[in-house]
Amino acid sequence: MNISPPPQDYEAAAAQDDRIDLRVWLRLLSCSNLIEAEIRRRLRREFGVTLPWFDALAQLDREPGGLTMSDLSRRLMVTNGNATSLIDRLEREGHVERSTEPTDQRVQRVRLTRKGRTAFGRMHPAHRRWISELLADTKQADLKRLQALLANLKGSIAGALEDTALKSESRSP
Amino acid sequence: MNISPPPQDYEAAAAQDDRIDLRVWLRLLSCSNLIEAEIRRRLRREFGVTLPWFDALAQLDREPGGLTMSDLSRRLMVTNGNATSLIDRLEREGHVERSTEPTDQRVQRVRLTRKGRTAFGRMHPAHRRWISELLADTKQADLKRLQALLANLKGSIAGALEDTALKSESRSP
DNA sequence: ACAAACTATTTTAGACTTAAAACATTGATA
DNA sequence: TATCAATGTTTTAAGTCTAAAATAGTTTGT
Repeated sequence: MNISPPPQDYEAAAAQDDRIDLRVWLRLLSCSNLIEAEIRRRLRREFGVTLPWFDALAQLDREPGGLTMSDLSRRLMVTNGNATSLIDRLEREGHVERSTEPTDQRVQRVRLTRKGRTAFGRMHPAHRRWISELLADTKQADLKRLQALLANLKGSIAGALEDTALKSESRSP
Repeated sequence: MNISPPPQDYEAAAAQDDRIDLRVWLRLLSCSNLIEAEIRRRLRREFGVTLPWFDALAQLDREPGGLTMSDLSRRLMVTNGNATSLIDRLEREGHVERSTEPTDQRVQRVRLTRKGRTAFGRMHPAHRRWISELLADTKQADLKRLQALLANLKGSIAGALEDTALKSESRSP
């Protein structure tokens, strides 16, 4: 029947022969995938929406003034083109509306409609509850440590990415 | 020109009002997405392959005897249908080959061809190097802590998933 | 003022992905 | 042994995603 993605490993075989950084990366990926798949499943089952829809609604919900397409795609960490088609669908469903910025005709401002805000309002508490459930077996102290470590990790990665970006930029000055 | 996904946040605005479990989840997701996007970019640029191709080759490379389609999709954490189309493409390129298991005609065993093994052999060291680069700014001690904490986290999540699976199963005994 | 460079968004082509249904084979059981 | 549930894989439909090219509006240097 093949309803859902297999709840399995991915890193197992890497175990012994690999370096610690690789192992950290694979575990990170596993955790992330496990949670994401379950949230996706529940959003569909309980609310009939996809994960990208929920993500977009969530970003827009906390910006009552709306967001430009570029801002939105940056926050969702997807390409502009992807954001365009996603917002197209959400607009068709009446969850969001687009308006051209008067000061700069290039930019499109996207806002939640009343319908979109209401829909998200129903999903939001459930989503929080699900995350809490999934992380419930992890000790508070461990969560605190993870919170701090992941913040640093994120900063380090961002730094490394900037470095490589600068390096490849300086090839043609 | 819009070459790559925007290297940005996703969690920023969640900051203060949310619970620690939500914040851990969002940071986890950010880290995972940042690394994944960069690896995807480099695989395309340096080797002209997609990330799913690399992942599939990697899983097959460490199983000289091959894997069944189900095993493969479990390891890649994707649906069976997804694995089918992925392997179709890899087979068309000559990187893998399928063979029907004699003992059970339903199962398809997938193996790397020589070409596939060679291709992966070129990518593997580069991939390791990239991961090391991206995590280079994080202290070894922190990586060790993350390794342990993420192992626990993964176990906890898996446990929580099993619980909900069992619960929904027991509705119809 | 005008061309060139730049920015914001959309379009396009193709690959990836999920969920559900369909198909095929196996194994158990009446 | 004929049926039927279970298992492994593929197919299908719709949506998601990326990278690159195209479009359209804005700014800058002269």
